[in-house]
Amino acid sequence: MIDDQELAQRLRATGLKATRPRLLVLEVLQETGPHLSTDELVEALDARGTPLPRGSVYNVMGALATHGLLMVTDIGPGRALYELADRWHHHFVCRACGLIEDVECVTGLKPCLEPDHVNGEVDEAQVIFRGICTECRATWASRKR
Amino acid sequence: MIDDQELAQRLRATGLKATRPRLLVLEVLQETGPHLSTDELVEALDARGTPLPRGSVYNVMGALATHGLLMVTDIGPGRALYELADRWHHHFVCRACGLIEDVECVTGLKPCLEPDHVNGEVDEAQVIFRGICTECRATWASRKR
DNA sequence: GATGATATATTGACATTGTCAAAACAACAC
DNA sequence: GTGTTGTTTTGACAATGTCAATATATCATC
Repeated sequence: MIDDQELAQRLRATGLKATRPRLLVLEVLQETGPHLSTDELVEALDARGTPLPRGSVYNVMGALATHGLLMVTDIGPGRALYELADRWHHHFVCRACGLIEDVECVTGLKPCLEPDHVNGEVDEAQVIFRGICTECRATWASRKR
Repeated sequence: MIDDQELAQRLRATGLKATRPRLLVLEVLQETGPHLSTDELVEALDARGTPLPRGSVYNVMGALATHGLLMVTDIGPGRALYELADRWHHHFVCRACGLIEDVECVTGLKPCLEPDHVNGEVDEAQVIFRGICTECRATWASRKR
């Protein structure tokens, strides 16, 4: 758990001012865990007694993400999910229930994969593993009997 | 270019009825190319003289995607993009201009990658390569001089 | 070719998610 | 403290997607 002072320093290190809304968002992400949508974060802030307006949270998330403090959880189209950018990793998504699970990156480096021929310079390769989680598979199996 | 008869057969092969809206959507995807959003498809249908209501197109895209005739272009959060599910491949996305480029899959198989430990069964690994395309890099470079 | 069961399309209202401009405010350097 | 500048707030709005109820078309069967 990183304290506010440390969080503030990280913000300043990227050229961002250490404002109250930004610290609050970072705190909640630490407390609540990964893969939060912006509106889930708004609710978490409410429940916590430190509410912020929706627009501000969108604003903050955008700033933190473009400055590398947050990473966007790539799981396909739909709303954006965020998590603290601690270590580089990928995601497993269950097609049935939507479960999201972190998958360690073998190399831990960015980019961990290099494509053959691309019309540009790649700095990141994000992998989405899709399938059926163990729980859903069990449910399916029992249903078929 | 696949003709209607063949498209109709492909639809029936997956258990779907070969309806006019579905054939129209598949035709447009062939004519217009990959990575179309639902609303872009609606516009394309209008421009083509074969309009369909927006709701129907959402409906059709969903059905075609869940039955494997379309694949969703994974490029992160936001609106869903679709393309014909011909060959399995990945995508390169330019951070600056949003360009999307197909990247051939080395194996061509699903799944082409296997994660170490996952709480489920993986049937697909989709990779998103992010970076800066050659055009944007050139613009940047010239701007800095 | 007609008919009927069933899947599908259509319609319109609505929910969700994200964006933006302008005014109010707070962080930080001095 | 004070001022500059980046940031937050506010509220209106745009874009994208969903849903239930009704109308319609498809296709198997006769």
